[in-house]
Amino acid sequence: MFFLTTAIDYTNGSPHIGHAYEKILADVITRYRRLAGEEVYFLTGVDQHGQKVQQTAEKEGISPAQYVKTVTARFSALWKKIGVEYDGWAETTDLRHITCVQSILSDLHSRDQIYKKTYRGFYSVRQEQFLTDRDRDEAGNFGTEWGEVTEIEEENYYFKLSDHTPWLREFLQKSDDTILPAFRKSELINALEKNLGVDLCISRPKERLTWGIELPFDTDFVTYVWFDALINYISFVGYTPDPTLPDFESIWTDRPVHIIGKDILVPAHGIYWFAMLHALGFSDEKMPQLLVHGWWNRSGEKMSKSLGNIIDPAELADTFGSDALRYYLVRDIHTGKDSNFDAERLVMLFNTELANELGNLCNRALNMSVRFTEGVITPGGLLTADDTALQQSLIDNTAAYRKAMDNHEISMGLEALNRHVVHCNQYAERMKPWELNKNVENKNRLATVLQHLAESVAHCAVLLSPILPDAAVKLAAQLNLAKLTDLKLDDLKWGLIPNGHEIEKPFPVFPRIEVKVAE
RNA sequence: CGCGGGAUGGAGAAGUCAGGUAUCUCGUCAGGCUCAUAACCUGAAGACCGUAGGUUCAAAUCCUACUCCCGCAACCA
Repeated sequence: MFFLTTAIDYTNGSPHIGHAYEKILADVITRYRRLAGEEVYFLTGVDQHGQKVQQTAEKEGISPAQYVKTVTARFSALWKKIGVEYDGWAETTDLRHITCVQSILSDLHSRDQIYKKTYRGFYSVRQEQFLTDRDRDEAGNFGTEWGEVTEIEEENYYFKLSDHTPWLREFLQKSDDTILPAFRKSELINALEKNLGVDLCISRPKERLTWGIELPFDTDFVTYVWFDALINYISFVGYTPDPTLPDFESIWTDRPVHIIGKDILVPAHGIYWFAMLHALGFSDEKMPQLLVHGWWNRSGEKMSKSLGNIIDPAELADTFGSDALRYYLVRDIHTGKDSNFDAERLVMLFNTELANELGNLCNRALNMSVRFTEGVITPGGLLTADDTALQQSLIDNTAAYRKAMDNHEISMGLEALNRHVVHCNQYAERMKPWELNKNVENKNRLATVLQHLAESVAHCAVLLSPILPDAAVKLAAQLNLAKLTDLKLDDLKWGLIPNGHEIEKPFPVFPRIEVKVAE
């Protein structure tokens, strides 16, 4: 089983383009692996607990539960709108999750992996948080934004992270495929070196935070962030067995892939989560791989609420369509790196690669078949060098596509697909089927050329299906081959269209976007 | 000496780990085609690959130094 997860989104605001990117990436990878014949389980969801949610809910005068429900609905509505289809949905207020978290906490507590300790530090009453040296200004004082700052003592529970960091360091150093892309690994190892002897605070006293999961062994505390959110990756696939959840052993068969943003690699996933799994007894062979993606920036700057340059993905989907948005978000970024969000490029890429190249290829090819051969596809006569070159291009580019997609490099997979489309357009230009049609003697040759184009469209529809499933269905419908979308990658051999098959009159699958981009 | 990422034709990127004629998309210019979504195809101009050194027969790629940009508190993928 290929088990894929995303980070769970914090329900303290509306979804933005980064949330959408991560989920689309996961959705595309899920669909691709299924196309490759693998069994896949895709889990995503929302992180609903914590101080920020509690504060925002109070500000709005509603209960945290009510607030979280509203925000969660916005997320799930967006996933529906942009075609993100998951098998499991994680909400951290779910009773099944709470049960699992508490059972893990009890277990670790009973094995002395969790202990109580007094912490002394500077506390901001206004912000309701402890301050660190990082919060000091240049003069070494805490600024007025913190309000009254007092030094207080507080008891809390700690996880013995330090028991596991030596193992983790060794594990990461010898593993080349745990952190993807590889260039993120050094950052993680550096951070680890600095934290070798440090343990992790995992609780908050209830006077400060009530919106969380109660510690089973001390009801004056709730658990804070890590032992809540991260555990979703196992709680929602039945780590604590539950009839309404999948069987854990059949989901977590080897190494799952967690798709996360670069901000939560260090320390959350790269250190805490691995250490937690190790404490729970997961072997090296069962440790997750982290696929770390970059950011969508705005003119080279980070997108943030404070800069006011947030982009609403739902709005984009309404304006340009879900296809254009999905295509752009996996096409114009290299997995792991940052990219600049640019609505003009979104329109440009849709119009050139989908409308002009692939869409138009489909349209011109099928239209000629309808007009010149009554829509009937037949292999025609002997193959020429041009025909075999086209078939070879399909083989080569399908291989390149698979290689790129296996490495989660969606943009390069699409490049390979486009290379074949361009090859087909060049082929059409050289073969000139519209000329061949002028003389009946060329009937066989004409049939061969049109068959090569139609066959190519069929292959392209399948290859495109992980990225744009709806469009793939439309392409298959035009070919009058609905079962095309049930094929697996290994079925992609020359001859998908049976001899004598009749196709439909085409219509543009990707109508050009003529919207003027505001700004 | 904090950590990491980046600097490649007008714009955006790939290529850098495993050195060997500089790649792709958009844009610009000139031509062609007419089956097609004013789509498609061909050709051209345009980059001494951030700077300065070094290694090498050969450097965007390896080494050294430097300059500039972006992240690393919060919102947050």
